Amino acid sequence: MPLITLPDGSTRQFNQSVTVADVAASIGPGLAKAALAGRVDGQLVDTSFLIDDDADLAIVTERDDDGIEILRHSCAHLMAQAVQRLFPSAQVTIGPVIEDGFFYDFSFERAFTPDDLAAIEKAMQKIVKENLPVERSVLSRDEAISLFREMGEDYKVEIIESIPGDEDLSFYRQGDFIDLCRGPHVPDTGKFKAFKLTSVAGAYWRGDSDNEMLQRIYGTAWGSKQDLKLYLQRLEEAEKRDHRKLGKQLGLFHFQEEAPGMPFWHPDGWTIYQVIQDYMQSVQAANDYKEIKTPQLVDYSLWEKSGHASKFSDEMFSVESDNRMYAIKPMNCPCHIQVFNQGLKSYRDLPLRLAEFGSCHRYEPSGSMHGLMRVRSFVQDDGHIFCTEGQIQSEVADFMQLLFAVYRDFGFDEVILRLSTRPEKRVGSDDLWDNAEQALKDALEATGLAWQLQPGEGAFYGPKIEYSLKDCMGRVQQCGTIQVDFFLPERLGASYVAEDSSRKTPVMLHRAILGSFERFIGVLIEHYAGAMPAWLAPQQVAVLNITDKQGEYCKQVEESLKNKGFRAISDLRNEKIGFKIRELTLQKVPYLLIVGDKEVESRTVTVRTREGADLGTMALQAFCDHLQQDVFSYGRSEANRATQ
RNA sequence: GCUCGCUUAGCUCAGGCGGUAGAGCACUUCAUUGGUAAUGAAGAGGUCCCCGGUUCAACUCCGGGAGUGAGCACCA
Repeated sequence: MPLITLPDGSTRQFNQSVTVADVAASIGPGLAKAALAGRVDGQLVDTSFLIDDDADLAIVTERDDDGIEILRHSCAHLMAQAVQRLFPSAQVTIGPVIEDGFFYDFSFERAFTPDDLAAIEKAMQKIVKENLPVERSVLSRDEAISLFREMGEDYKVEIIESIPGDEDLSFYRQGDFIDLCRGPHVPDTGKFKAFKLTSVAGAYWRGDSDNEMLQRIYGTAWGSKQDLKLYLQRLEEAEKRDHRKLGKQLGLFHFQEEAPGMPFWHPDGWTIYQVIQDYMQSVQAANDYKEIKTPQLVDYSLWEKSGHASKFSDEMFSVESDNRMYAIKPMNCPCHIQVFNQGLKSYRDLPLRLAEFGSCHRYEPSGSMHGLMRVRSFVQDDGHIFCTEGQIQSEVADFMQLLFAVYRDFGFDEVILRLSTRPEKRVGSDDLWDNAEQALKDALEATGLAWQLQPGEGAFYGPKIEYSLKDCMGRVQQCGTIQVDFFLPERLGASYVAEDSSRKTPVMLHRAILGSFERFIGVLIEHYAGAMPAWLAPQQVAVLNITDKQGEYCKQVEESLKNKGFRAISDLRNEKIGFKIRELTLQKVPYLLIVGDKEVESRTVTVRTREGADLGTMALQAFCDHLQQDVFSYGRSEANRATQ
């Protein structure tokens, strides 16, 4: 005699055990039709789930985030069924839900083509029309293994065999298709209203590049056609923000075949780059970092000593000259230790913070390169803090303060924080790791922000925190990092004289805020859709004349702006004012100063922003004050402007 | 590095049974001096990514390579 309590607090009494579907039907036919699953005492279940006792129940529909997830998961099954109908020899493997969609990996003798995708989508629609019931069943491991072995599904057999214990396993059948799955799933294949297969790609079995490559089909599914449309529009919008596209349109940089993965910076792109570097230089100086510069080419023997040669030689560029082998430096830390090692250091010198805008080259695998986000030549805002073990905590905490302040200036209020802890293969005692990991954890906790733990993902020489931002496609881009290193200083012979006059090895903290300038600028371009805030904009002001008559005055205004330290250009071309406004707006120049006879006569300028706002006619000085204020506010969001 | 796709004018892209190609914008010239997102006209512009092969003939077909895109793997 279960008493069912619904989310609104109302209750329903039943004389016998009921399914989720029964309860939904008792509430109304509309809900019965919309029900995708149920949440019984917080647990997601199929609509066929039988409730014996009193319980809290929520009917899950497509309006529910969980409902959408279930829909997507079931859509992966729908696709697998369609694939096997069209290509009976294709074997199924796994098909999980991902952000905004799902994928399924198949083993098949050839790759799927875009035409196949269209055919599969059609077959999926047919199965939707067939409105097949989706039925859950439970099999023992042995039964399951023999069933899938009979079906020739070798991968499924391998998956089932790898599930530990001898627990029973749940299966879902819809018509001629059955799949191992935890569920829950939609009650029938008639529930799909809006889905689309988006792409095919290879993917390694079990994510291991030593394994064979499977065929992965990506799809997306939504509760309504409207939602699907909105999603596809969102993708289109994101494409417009792509830094590679904007970089070309705005003339910031280019790539060419002769230098794969190595950007050529153009004047406007380089302006942004330099403004950022100037900013970082002053920020770091204010935080007691000492800037240094170390060589590009360093004899291979140093990389052998540091241990990089044995681990990363495939990814290092090298140069032979005078019968010596040099590596083009892939990182700066060994060189920074060389600087530390010059002269005897005392504990009084610690912490010693060395910083370098270090130009590095790495032979990244060809398939991993991606615009400015992953390149083969880049500059890091690199820094190494030499300190004692006891100083780790405060150094990390200070660093994070600095990092957040910098990110706020660049307009990023949301940062993804991840702590990577000790991997299996590592150096150093467990005590050492305990302390270092604790110091990083404490620093993270002190921020009051959410952070993720990545157990075992730390470097072999120490744990690390990574600070990531999202690009326009939602891809997470790691920018900043701080890593504890117990290994390299000792390996390269760094030491200091302690209070008891013994020689000790310093701990080294590798740290970067922006990470690589290249990637950071890529993220910035996408974040601002190319419309850089005034402090970063390559050109802050353009002065436009209406006719040739005002040319001279425009030049004076331009000069005057430049003398005040602003980046200004004038556009005196023999074109209509509308044309020039359009062009410079598309070039995303923040301020346009329009000058006609009126302005020359009254010695003023008329100000238009790139957003199209008319700020009116004013004296040049008044405009300079406005611009100065804009520049001083950096890219801070409104909330952060007042407080800084 | 792996799978699949793509590569045609400065840019964005069409195109063709195998007979060496086209648009829009940009560029140059001329006219126009016009007050807030495109003034008009004319002109110039191509190793159809590279190297081989098939063919009377290859930008087009075949093989190899490079770059690039999506994804996978990698990321000190």
